[in-house]
Amino acid sequence: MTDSVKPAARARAQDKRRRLTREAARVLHEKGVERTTLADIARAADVPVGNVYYYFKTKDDLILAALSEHSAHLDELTGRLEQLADPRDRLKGLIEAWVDQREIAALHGCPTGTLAVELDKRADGTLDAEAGVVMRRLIDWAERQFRALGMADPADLAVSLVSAYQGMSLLANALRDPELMSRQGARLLDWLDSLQKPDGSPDSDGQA
Amino acid sequence: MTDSVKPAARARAQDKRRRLTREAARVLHEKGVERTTLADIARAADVPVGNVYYYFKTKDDLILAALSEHSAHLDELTGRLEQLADPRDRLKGLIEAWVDQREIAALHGCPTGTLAVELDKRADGTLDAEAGVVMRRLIDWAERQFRALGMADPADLAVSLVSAYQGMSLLANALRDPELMSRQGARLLDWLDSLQKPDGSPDSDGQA
Amino acid sequence: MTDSVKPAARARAQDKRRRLTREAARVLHEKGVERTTLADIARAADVPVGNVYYYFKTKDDLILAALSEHSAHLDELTGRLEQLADPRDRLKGLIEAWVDQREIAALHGCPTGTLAVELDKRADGTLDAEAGVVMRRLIDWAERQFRALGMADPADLAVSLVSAYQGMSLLANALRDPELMSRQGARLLDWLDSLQKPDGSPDSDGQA
Amino acid sequence: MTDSVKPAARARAQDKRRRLTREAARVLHEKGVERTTLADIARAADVPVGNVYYYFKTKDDLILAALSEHSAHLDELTGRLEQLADPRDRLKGLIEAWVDQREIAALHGCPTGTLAVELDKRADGTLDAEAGVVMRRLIDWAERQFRALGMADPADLAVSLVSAYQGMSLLANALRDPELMSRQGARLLDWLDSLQKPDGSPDSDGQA
DNA sequence: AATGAATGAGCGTTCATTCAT
DNA sequence: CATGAATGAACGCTCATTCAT
Repeated sequence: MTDSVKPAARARAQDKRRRLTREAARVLHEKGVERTTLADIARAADVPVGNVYYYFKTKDDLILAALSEHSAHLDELTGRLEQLADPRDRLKGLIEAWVDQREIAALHGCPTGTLAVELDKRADGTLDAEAGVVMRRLIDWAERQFRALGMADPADLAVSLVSAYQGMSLLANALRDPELMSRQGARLLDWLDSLQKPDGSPDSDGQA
Repeated sequence: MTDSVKPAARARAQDKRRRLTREAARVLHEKGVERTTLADIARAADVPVGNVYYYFKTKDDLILAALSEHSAHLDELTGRLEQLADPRDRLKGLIEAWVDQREIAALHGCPTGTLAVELDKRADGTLDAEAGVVMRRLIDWAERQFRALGMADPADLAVSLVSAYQGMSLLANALRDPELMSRQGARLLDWLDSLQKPDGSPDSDGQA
Repeated sequence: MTDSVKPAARARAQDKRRRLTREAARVLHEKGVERTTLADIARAADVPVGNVYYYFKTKDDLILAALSEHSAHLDELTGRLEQLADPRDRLKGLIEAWVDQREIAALHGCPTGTLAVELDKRADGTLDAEAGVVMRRLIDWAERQFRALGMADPADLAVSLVSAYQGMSLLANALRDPELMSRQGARLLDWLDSLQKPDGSPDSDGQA
Repeated sequence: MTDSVKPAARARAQDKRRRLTREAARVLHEKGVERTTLADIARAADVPVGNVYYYFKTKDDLILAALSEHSAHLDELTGRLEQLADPRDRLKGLIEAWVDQREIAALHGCPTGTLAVELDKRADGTLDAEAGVVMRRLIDWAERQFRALGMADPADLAVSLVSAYQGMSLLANALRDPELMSRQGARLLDWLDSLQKPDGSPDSDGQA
């Protein structure tokens, strides 16, 4: 009786919150921020509309939750890639992960990228820049890999890489062509292989 | 009574249509498709709301008009670039034009690219793919330049180029950093210069 | 064709606006601000809900319109009373007008007074003090009459008079007893008669 | 097992009920009936929302509790005043108590008066007249004092007095001017002093 | 007795589109 | 051709109340 909150109820609640977050991420990606209604998300998560507000005070809160869901996916991916010793292999693994998602990308674009586009159209200063934060984290991770490889201008290289990803996702989506990502992914891998350190010193992993 | 429409009235009507198209292109770019109301466009064009429907039957028609406005801008640009003899110079001119637009891009992204993202989120098969058509035309133009240069895989090169543009526009927008476009533009120019024909035969302009 | 706006349409529109204002004043008085829905007012005015917003941008705008309706009624009353030569007669006329409204007052209280009570409960600084403005105008009018009568402390006397009215309206309403107003009104008339100028000089109308 | 309820639990329960009643009275006075949510009261009383329903079956029950809280305050005040020998002093004490509350009155009006206004707006026959009952009791008490003073029309005098209080509270609130109550309170005291018994017989306290 | 969670009806507001003139 | 006015479906959000434990 030390804990007055019933564990079962709490577990159920956490489950609902999880479901809402996950479905929000999915539906917002598919239908976009503006065309997704709270009822859409509630239905997808099998939660009554009125109850959504117990977990998320506003629609914006749900959007933020969806964004952090994507952010968490990214963390998981980079975390897995860091098990690879060679930073170049990590970057290649990143590109391969992108290409693996080509069907989804052709259907709905990059979740974070399209979210960024939609949120930026808001005149109010609410979530305008939130998606940018997630993108920044990916760029920073890539920069650390390029730096570990001893490349010149690692920051610009990182931007080039992520920029290429956003561009090819957008085009694959606009042209409804998943294989566009396969072809561009292959070119990106070639590009990675072609990159040389400024001097001839051997690569070293700077703990990235 | 053969010609019941007075020329002056027709001229005025054409003027209104022009203004509506131009303002639709501008406002839709700035505020996005879903957050722009017909009243917004009507107000910007100084046309009474009720009157908009005389020129455009639906909001979608206005979106199409905005899209063709962007398409026309693109035609104008490529037309001007084609006055240059060297296809490589044309492509460089394209990149420079992109970089020149960096402030706008950082504020609102690429007009066609962000439109493509928003329109794709529609489940109905109405305008989902329309923005892709405009993009396709740009890619095709670039492909003709690469082909004229005798490059291998001109189609993929063209996609790479446009993809790089869409990516850097999106990132400049998401990160609110116009100079990101300057830096990436410079890298693109270097990349263009580094491209070699497969053999040593001289460039030739394939009527682009 | 000089006037592109159809007069008939404008007349109809003005009519609707008038109806909405009048019904808003009535329904808000009867049901109170918080319990009155826009649908209530729309129904009373026989206007479709969606159309209300063509005339009033928010519910608060309708409340303001109702308030100015009450204010206009007050102006009309005081205007009529000013046709009387003796300021004391004017004040007596005011009291008689109050008593005449006793049935309404017993049912719903003073329109402005109850509005003031409800609006004050708002924490936001929107319409909190708007009803006070109308009340101030009545007090000021009464003060001018007392001053014209050469009374000492005309400002306090005016507050006493209006205060008595608000108090008896509230009690008649709370106790559901219209005759309470008759009895208190009679006492107020006696009180008016008992008031003496500080000196013995004759009354003079200072154009109130 | 005759007494299954532990005394400690009962004490705790009574405490919660007390806190809920007190906070209901306070918050309802400040924010009004319609703008106060159960969650507001629960939070103020530091009681979980769900638990409120154990003590009060409905929101209306809480409103009734708040009303009886105000009624109890009134009893306490009149009880204290009855320790004074002279009924006129008791009435003067009442007025002074009102003036002492001028800051609160200017902020939120008279608790019972504003409650009466709000409850009357209800069309359903639930609590419409409940606040009137509390007011009636105050009027009756005042009437007993006037009668004890041997005044003519003690009932009307009592209504006049309470009416003056309600009126000045409402005006002080609407005009956000606490000092209005000081000035009107002084006038009320003068008025009380000016009142004469119909004949010259001495005052007598009729057990009030 | 206690409480976090659930529920659904209802509200103010927006907006693309249509209509009457 | 032009336009003020009309319309209604839908959305985000609130809240008193109930429920399961």
